[in-house]
Amino acid sequence: MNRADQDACRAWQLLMRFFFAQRGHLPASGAEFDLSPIQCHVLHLIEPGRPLPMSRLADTLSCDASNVTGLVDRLESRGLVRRRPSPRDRRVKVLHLTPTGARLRARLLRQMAGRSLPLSRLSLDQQRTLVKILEALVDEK
Amino acid sequence: MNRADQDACRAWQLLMRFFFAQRGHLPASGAEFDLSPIQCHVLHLIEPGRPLPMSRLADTLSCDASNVTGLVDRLESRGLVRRRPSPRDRRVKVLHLTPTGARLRARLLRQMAGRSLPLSRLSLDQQRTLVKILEALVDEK
DNA sequence: CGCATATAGTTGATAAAGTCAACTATATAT
DNA sequence: ATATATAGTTGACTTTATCAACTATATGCG
Repeated sequence: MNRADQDACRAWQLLMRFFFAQRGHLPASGAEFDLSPIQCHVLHLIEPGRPLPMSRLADTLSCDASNVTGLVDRLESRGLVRRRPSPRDRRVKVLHLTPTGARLRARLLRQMAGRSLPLSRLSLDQQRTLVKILEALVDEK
Repeated sequence: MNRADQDACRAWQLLMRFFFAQRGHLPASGAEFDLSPIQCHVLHLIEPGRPLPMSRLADTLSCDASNVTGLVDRLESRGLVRRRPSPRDRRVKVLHLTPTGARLRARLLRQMAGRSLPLSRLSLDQQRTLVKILEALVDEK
């Protein structure tokens, strides 16, 4: 394995580690609202005023559409999200936040940005660099 | 929310996005061996010749010990990992890779470093910077 | 037009991942 | 010696995830 491969490998392991480490901090934030890590993420992905088709969500989560049905079922039954048929294409249903959902999302974002997050260990410069690199990574072509 | 918080927030969202996007690429690597993303990660965490106590694993994964029991059960039943009682403390069981497990782990690492990984989109410099930043993040005190 | 094919989402079956409470066995501390 | 803490398992249960089959709507083409 050459040097570049080693870096890629290491980066991947660190990302996984970070992801799982982060879950340890959720009790202090997400679990306060009784949200699982994935539910937090879904809520994060639905921006207020920017309804999201379910198929897009399945795409972003890299999972089966039927899984999204279940995720949305639970969020909807808790009054955080609503399905609405798209006027353009009657097959698709778009998700939008309820007022409660939007409020909860805002609180969640505030908490995640707060000191409980190890991201705060980084300097401002590092945070900005990280954002730039990640943007390159997740850039959907 | 101030500027620093926004960066932290954005970084967090991007990390989550990246994590899920990455799972979309696993069929090309992990699933070939019929391993779930978490199983891949566990295998990644057990380095050959460096047995890992189960409690350490639960710690790293930020999950309940009983969950680790199940994870290890499945890996052990596939002959990739074995439990061995620690001679020092008879309560703890340490995990070590079987030869098969070690071989599979090596193949896995090779694949993950390969071109299927969007990490290869980054320049060498960016990859190294990413690694440094992530190391600061997951640095366990 | 009408037919074929593709896409969006749901349902049902099933497995894996995850939590919690209760339990066993071993360590440690006073 | 007794109390307390830690490591791991078990059982009950929920959530996450996949797959196959199905419904409904779009789209492409002769």
